Amino acid sequence: MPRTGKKSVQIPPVYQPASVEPGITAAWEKSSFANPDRLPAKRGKPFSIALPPPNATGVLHAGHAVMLAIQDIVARFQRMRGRRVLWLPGTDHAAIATQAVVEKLLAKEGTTRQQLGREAFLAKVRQFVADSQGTIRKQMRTMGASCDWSRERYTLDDGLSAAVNEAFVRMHRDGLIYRGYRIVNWCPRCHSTLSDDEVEYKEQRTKFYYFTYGPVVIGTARPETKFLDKTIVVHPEDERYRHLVGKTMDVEWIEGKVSANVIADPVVDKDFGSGAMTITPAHSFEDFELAQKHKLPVVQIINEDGNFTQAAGSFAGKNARASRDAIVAKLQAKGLVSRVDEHYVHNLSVCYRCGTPVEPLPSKQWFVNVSVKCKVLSSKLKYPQKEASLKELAAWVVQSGQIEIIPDRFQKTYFHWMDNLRDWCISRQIWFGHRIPVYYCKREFPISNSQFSNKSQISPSGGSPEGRQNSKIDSKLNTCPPIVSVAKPKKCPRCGNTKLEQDPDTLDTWFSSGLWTFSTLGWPAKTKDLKTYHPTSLMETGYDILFFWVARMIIMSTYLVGEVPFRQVYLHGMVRDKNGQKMSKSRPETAIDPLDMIEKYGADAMRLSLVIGTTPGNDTRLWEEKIASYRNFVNKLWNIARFISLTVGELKPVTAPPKPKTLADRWILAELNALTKRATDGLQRYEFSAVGEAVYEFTWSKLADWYLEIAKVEGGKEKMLSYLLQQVLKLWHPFTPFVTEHLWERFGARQPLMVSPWPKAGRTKAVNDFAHLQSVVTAIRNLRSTAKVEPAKRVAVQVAAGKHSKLLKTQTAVIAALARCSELTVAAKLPKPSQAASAMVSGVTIYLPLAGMLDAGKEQERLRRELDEAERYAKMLEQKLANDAFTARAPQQVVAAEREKLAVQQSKVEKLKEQLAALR
RNA sequence: GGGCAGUUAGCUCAGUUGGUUAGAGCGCCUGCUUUACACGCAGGAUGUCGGGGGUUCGAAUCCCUCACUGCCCACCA
Repeated sequence: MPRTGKKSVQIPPVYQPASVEPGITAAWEKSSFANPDRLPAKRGKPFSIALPPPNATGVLHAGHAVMLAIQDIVARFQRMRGRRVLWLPGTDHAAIATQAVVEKLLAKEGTTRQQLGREAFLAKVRQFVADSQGTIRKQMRTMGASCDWSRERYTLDDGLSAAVNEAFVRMHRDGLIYRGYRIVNWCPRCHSTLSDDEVEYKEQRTKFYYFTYGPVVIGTARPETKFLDKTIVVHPEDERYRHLVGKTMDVEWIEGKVSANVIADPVVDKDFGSGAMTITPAHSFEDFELAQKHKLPVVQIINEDGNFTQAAGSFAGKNARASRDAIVAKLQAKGLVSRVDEHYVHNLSVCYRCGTPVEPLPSKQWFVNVSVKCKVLSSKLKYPQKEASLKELAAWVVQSGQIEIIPDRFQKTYFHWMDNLRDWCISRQIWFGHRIPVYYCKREFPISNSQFSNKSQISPSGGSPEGRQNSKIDSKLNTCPPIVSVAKPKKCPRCGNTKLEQDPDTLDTWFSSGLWTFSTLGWPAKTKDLKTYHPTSLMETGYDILFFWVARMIIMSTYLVGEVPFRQVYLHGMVRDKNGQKMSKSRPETAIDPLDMIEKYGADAMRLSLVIGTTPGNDTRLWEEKIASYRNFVNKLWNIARFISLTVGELKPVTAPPKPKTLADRWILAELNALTKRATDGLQRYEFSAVGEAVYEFTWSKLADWYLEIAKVEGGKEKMLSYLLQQVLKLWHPFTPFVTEHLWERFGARQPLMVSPWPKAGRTKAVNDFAHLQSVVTAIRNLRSTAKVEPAKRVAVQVAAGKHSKLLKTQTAVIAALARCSELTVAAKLPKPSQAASAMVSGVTIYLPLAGMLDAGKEQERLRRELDEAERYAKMLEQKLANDAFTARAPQQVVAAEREKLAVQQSKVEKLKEQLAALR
């Protein structure tokens, strides 16, 4: 194509993302189109996503990267489609995790939070968080995330804290939050309770002991909890023990004789072990329930430090787990060890944050009651009754299709979890977090009906008092009722006392995250944002926090706002290394640091590698070579633009598709239309991988490999090329925002690509002729390759065209150029087969007349292979068509297509036979 | 114990409601300065779609069954 007179454009031949991306980020920030209020078109339906807030102390890892990539694709796509997109970013204070990190830092400095004191410690955490938040913000921008920073929130900022208090007060008012003495999961290292979901199970091989306990044999993996066991439970229908039920007896035990009684309860499995067990009400969830049922005393023998209480007699003060062997030895000496199973495998429960074994112990804590009925706030939820429990309502909105979970198989796990949900322990004994908005008046009144221990409200981390002793005191005293209030009250409404102390505990971090979709929009105030953007359109997050977070948002939103928090949930999988291992800090050698990769290969390549080749809910593997291959693609796109720029000179936006002049033009426009439709439909259905692959295929294998090559031959395609580049940049923009935005600048458009309209698919007929052209070109190339023609030498090709001769005659120039033939003729008169290599494609026979250069033996071999293949295929088709059932039942088009194919193969077989004969 | 995935080319994975001779990327082999790109171009090789059974004219796709891998939930003393 002649380039004289055109303005030459300076574009480096290799795309260098690192030198381009920061400038683009800055330009986006400046234009602030990520803020829906600043969009050029004010109309358009809102579309909102609440960004799952990364931990304020975190650094960007591959999991964040995949989340940002997917959400940004959706946000950019919807924005280009004219929606008013709000993607609201923020960070999570991540109570336990953050406190643990800061405590570790303190340990390095040789101090502890207790030494610092609450306020000084919190100041330190705040400073640490402030530093980290800056890092996360910067890293998110590096990924290209087009979220609205003007609305950024933090779970611990004033507005959100007010929302948390409001939520607590309302739930307490409605009887959904209560304080109770229960067995809780206690982490002795974090010195706090954990919710059921914060406990993980680690398989562990351990010893399992069988002890003689009076008349029965009991089994346990934890002898240290058994000190005060004095109730034997058997099945009511168990003949072996029936005579013992109701009896009391003296039993020799760890610290001497204990008085044990025998009760019957159907929870006991007759066939398991000896069919009898003792119970430890204070340190097992099941035993506690049983104890409540039979009104048995609950005595704590392990305290919050994991040490024995006074109740453990001579072991008091010692670490419980560490004392196990000593206790067994003591029982051994008394001859009470009946058997030890050395290879027992059990699931050790550990803290999900620090891995420390969890101690179940009794404690007075705040809980969310998920089962009690409460008035349904809004008719919007279409709940068939006026009242519902939290879990019923949360299940309902998914059941009734008001929330769609993608992929839908996670619905099942959601329902299962929701159905089996127990009350949620929300108080934590850590300092960092939302302080529970409850105030205590310390004045005490003698009274006698207190049911539970009032232990350790004020200093739970101090030396643990003994529950029983405290509860004896409690039975004689009572305090004023706790005051639950959004703001700190001036005085006790009952006695007027002005000395009020706030509950020292903080709330589970998921309590505040559960409010995220609406607290960030201003709730409880009825703000414009809340009205416009809630319910949010999409929640995109990893399946690992379906329970932790997604379920809790549904609970909180349906109850507090009377709306679903989001219409759709898209769950992505975990990012693993090439070996399928979880990326972790303990294996830095295989972990991929997205920031390193962005620096090396660009954010666009990083994003593509996370999105293409993955499907929702399935884990995805990531390794450097994969990212590099997408870097190659981005560079290809860059060079397509470079070529077009050099060809066209000055790029201008093209509003309407140009009129096609040639076969190739018609073909590429038809392909573009099909692609546009595919991409638009696909992105609406969140088929990121399939869409990415389709656009990739079009860009590289169709546009670059065929159309641009033809453009070099045909010329005069300035409009076509500009148009194609423009549309391709638009289609790619959600996936690769940086390179596309950068290239878009060449068009001199008024608006950035980010807010330019998404392409519309026009209507065009499929262009079948082009496929024939392609196969002829490919066949010639193939012949040249297999006939071992020296490639530098241009050769003459004769195409003996049958029914496509007209088409081929008009395309000889194109075919000749693409196949690199100096001469190409369409003729009926053919050279002798012995002097030419030949091939048949789509009814066209191609001859490469190269008598002198052809390796006759090789050609014969090649023809024979081709003949074999054609015969095999023809035979298969014949059999298929001979089957009456097939011709009768299969759709007509399918049968016709098979017939056609058979005819083609048969003629191919004939011709190949002739050719082979001629060669001999 | 209950549930959910996965098993397709050497590797990582697609494969929409059953319908051309099962695809892509990477890797591999051969050849190439072809003035957009060697982060490239052209050509090539490689698969009993985990095993078995069934439904169907037709199965990677639907059903049953077995095996292995992974995850989630529960956890019995």
